[in-house]
Amino acid sequence: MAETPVGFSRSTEDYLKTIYGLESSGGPALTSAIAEVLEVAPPSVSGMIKRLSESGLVEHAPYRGVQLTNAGRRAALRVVRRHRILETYLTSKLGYDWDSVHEEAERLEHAASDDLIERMAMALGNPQYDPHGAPIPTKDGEIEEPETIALVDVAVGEIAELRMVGDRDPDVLRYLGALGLKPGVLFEVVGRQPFRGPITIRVIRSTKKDTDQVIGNELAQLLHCLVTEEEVG
Amino acid sequence: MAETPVGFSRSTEDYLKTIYGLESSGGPALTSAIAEVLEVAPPSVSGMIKRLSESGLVEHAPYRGVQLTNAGRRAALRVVRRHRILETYLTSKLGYDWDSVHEEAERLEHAASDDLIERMAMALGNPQYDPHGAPIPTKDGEIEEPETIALVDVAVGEIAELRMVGDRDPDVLRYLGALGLKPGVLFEVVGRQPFRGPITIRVIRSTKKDTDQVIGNELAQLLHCLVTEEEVG
DNA sequence: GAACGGATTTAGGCTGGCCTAAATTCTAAT
DNA sequence: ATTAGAATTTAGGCCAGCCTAAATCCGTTC
Ligand SMILES: [Mn+2]
Ligand SMILES: [Mn+2]
Ligand SMILES: [Mn+2]
Ligand SMILES: [Mn+2]
Repeated sequence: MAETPVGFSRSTEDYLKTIYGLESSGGPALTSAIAEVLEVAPPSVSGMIKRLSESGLVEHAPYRGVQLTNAGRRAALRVVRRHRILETYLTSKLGYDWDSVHEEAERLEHAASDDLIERMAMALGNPQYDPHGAPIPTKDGEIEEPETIALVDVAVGEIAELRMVGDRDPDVLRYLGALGLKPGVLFEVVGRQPFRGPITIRVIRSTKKDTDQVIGNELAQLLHCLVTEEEVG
Repeated sequence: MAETPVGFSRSTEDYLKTIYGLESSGGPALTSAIAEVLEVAPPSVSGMIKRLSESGLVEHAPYRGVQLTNAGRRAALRVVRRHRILETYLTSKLGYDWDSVHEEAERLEHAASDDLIERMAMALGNPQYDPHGAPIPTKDGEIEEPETIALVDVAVGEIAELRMVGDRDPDVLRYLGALGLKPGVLFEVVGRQPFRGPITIRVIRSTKKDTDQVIGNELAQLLHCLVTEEEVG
């Protein structure tokens, strides 16, 4: 049988990926933040941090978080590439909905060989973005830094393109899907209620062209957009 | 993150699959046989057997081996189905050679959900055999018992069809592939040397039609054939 | 029926990865 | 400067799965 593992352990890979995600939203990754994402107790994180830093994958400043080393970042990006290629493949080739691929990819990312991932990427024509609009790192660890802002920060009157949404919550994704709000949709922000109220957008390019959508503040924080022009106003 | 496992642990599933395989070549599965297949030490097998029988997956007669319970057999067949569907999918849809799919499937079989497996099966048109000719169990655990015999046991003058070859050894598979010896090939046994000597076959239907192949005794034990007719002689 | 050899199990130990409870450290407010 | 509260780490424990060394059992042979 001889089940040769394909990289680090499932657990190690998920820690590295999580730390990468937290770092890319600025600053070092804190123990409690890692614990929350991975749904484990903080002391479990402290323990893993010790092992990771002994393996040279992170640097640990006690009481102030961890940072990936180059080796750690490389390993993390390999997992991210696997995850995103898998999500794209499952969606494009096996009819998965965009709200159900994440869970499957979360497991397969630790079992699929590089060879399999590259075959899938090839079969897909080397896609640059996953079904949620997230950039796919290249084989040698290059990743596009998206210059998007949250819908909540787009001013009224501006025209923007929806570029990326978080892939974690299937319910959110199903809801957005029903509204036709997927990456690529172009819209104008036509209204915003005060006191963190909802935002109204008018869809310009999409399957649901020319409809207005009212989007709650919390949801609007999850929609990452690229502002393309400013309306004359 | 919340990596929900899809079945039993990787280790448990490989034990169940191994026990299933040993049982189907007759009698109870012995500790040492399991240890050899899984490449672990015998005491590790004793330990796992204890856990498996506490979980009701096997019955253990101390010093004389284990047998799968119904629950154990069901679980084993689910893993076998996953494995064989995966091998078929990788071969048919992603251009894998038949000698490299086994290792990949050995890992993916523990990470792929039932949903994914059924989608792959669907995309393949619900195949009945994997690339090595092994029967694929149905979703509800039915499996065809192949009535094949080893080439080594086919008499000179008989016509037989190659039906199934072991999937474990990539080198053997590469060699057979180069000879054009894949499931479906029809041939006549035209000679056999004494003292466990090689067997000569004449290929009747295949890409390498009308060639003679000399096959060593050991290899001939791995080729499972269906005798179709007897030559007039 | 005793003894030998091989198979198996038991005993004891290790690592990874998780947990809770307790101790420590850092920060920020007084 | 103290100190309360939150975050973090340390201490100590548990389970799955592996290992080696030692004990035990079983079938066979004498
Ligand atoms: Mn995802
Ligand atoms: Mn994962
Ligand atoms: Mn196989
Ligand atoms: Mn396996």
